[in-house]
Amino acid sequence: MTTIADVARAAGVSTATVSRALSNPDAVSEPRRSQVLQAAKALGYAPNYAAQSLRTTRSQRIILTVPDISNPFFSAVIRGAEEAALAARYSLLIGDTHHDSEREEYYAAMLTRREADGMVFLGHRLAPTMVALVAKQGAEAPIVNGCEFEPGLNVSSVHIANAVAAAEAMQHLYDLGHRRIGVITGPLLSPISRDRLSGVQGAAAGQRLWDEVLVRTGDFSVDSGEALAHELLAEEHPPTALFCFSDEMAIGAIAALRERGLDCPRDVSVVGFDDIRYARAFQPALTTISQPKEAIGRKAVEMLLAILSKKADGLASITLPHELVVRESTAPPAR
Amino acid sequence: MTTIADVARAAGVSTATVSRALSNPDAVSEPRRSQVLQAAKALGYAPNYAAQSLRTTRSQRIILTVPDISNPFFSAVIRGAEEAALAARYSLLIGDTHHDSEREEYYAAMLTRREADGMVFLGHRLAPTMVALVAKQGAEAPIVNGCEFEPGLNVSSVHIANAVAAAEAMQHLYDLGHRRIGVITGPLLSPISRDRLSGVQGAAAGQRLWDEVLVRTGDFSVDSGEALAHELLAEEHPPTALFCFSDEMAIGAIAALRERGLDCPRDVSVVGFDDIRYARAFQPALTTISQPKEAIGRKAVEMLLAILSKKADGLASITLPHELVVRESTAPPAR
DNA sequence: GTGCATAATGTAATCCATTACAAAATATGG
DNA sequence: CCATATTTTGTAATGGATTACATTATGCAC
Repeated sequence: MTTIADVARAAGVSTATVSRALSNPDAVSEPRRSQVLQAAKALGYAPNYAAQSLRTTRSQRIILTVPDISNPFFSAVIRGAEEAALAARYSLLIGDTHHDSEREEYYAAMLTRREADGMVFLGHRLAPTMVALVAKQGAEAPIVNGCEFEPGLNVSSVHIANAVAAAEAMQHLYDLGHRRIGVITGPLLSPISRDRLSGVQGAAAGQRLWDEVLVRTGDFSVDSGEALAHELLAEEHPPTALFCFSDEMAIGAIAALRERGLDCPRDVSVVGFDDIRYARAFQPALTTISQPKEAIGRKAVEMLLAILSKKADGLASITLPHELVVRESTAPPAR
Repeated sequence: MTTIADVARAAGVSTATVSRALSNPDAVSEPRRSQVLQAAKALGYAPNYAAQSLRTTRSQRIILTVPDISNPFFSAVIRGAEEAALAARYSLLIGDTHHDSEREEYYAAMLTRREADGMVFLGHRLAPTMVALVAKQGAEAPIVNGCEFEPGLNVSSVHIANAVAAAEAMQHLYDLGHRRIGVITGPLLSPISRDRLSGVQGAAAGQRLWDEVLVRTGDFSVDSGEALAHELLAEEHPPTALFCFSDEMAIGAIAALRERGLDCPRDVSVVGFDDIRYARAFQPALTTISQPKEAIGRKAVEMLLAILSKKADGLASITLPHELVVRESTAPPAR
């Protein structure tokens, strides 16, 4: 491996000059600079990352954990995050936690070892190591929460107004004439589901129809959407519309309808959440709440970078705009 | 930050003993070891990654580049890769290249800076830096190609038998009674598409029906599938079946059918490729070639680890099994 | 108890780039 | 041309762990 010393020797200057020519060109006179650059190129020199990182105590790396990387919702967020990281010359370490707290802790420990300068997590809880960090450093802790917002965690976050969005979805169904609505939530541990459920309650109560709402708790997966839709449709008075807290569950729910010989939207309307890549192409195209996925990722990283460069003041909780996208999976109730 | 010296002081031993107690426990007597471990825990010590990496010249990191992280096909491969990496105490740096060669080079340069020990790339070409590495180190170059297989690159690879798989898909359509078949490929720059096209040609020629095959070149995206399906269906003698080289294009093609008032599979059958997560739930459920996505990721990383530990001998090109999954999107031709 | 093999521990060099501080070179003003 | 300010360059300490080699302790045989 060629080192900075080799370059210095070849260019006939000191290692300090080489270092400066490379990372702080203004501090070096023109003739030297080109001497050095030429020698560096000739030798194929590239700075050793570990040495650089050791000396500067910065890793130029951000760790991003997601509960499930193969969910296109999360991968869109990742895209935005990578964008923002790259623009600031950081690179992104991605950790798939599989919703598993041990893995969450595993990735969090990377902060302690200084493998990364900060962390963006898409989830609803902090691993022990992160709790300790937050306790010690408060708002300076280099941790940002994406998608969810749990005030008790004491970290900055970026998300949409989940309650409002959910209320809008319900209102859309009420406007179409639906009265009895089945709601399939995500795990109620996560604020994302609780907030959306609050929105559902608000909208339903506003219509004096809360007792016509049937709630089931799913886990965001296609399978749970399918199973719980079956349950709801088997009720004595089945709902004429379903609101699912993820597009994946909506897809599962529509599959359940099909299995029961029902048509969406003719017999039952379905609203999803997230507006994943396939929502548009799905048959029927999904009516859903569109989240600004890339923007969430981008913003989360930008907030983290602000914390890292001491430009952030205090905790911030940013709400990005969502949008109800009406497509084919909703229609007025039959008859 | 607590360092190894702090722990040494607290435990009343030398730094060497601390290091050994932590990373090579057998080299230290029992009493010392627990002394050290206790001190380390009490001080909340965690080894500094950069220092460790600098000294050992190993980063314990693998970089994996994908052309599009939000494609669930690739994210499934990523999952498998992360699995295998984690099991070997490596972590995965993921780079989304957006099919862009500058980004490919950007990530490849990380190898030069020793930010990663090796690289798995899901793509069909090598960035200049990687070409240089392969030229210098030959089969020892820590680079593995996943999904594709381009012998000219001189790197090991893991993939399925693309030509065979494509031929099977065609044969399935012939067996159903189709004669005139539209094929929507991916970019022909990539061997993955060329191999599949060869398989198509083989199967068609075997039936003496090659002149009934209509080929269009897409780019694996939903949109290109949709646009090219429209083109094919507007032909004077439109095909009765379409074979798309990705599920995304198949989804696009089915959307095109719908737009033209045609039903899949009643009017036109469609076969996809990859068996992504949504292929099953899609309406109609896609007939497709299932690739062992996680296994490809896992195997690619394992091969890379073998190269890194000098256990690999020469280049290897591993073929994993695929499977034609027949679902609802294919049926005998109308009439 | 002595002598030798083996195990346990310590000392200090090392990995490579950055940067505080010192020294040298150049510019500026009179 | 001298004195001082400014720019450029160099020397050497530094970051934190690992490990070759040297040293000390322990075990075992006689």
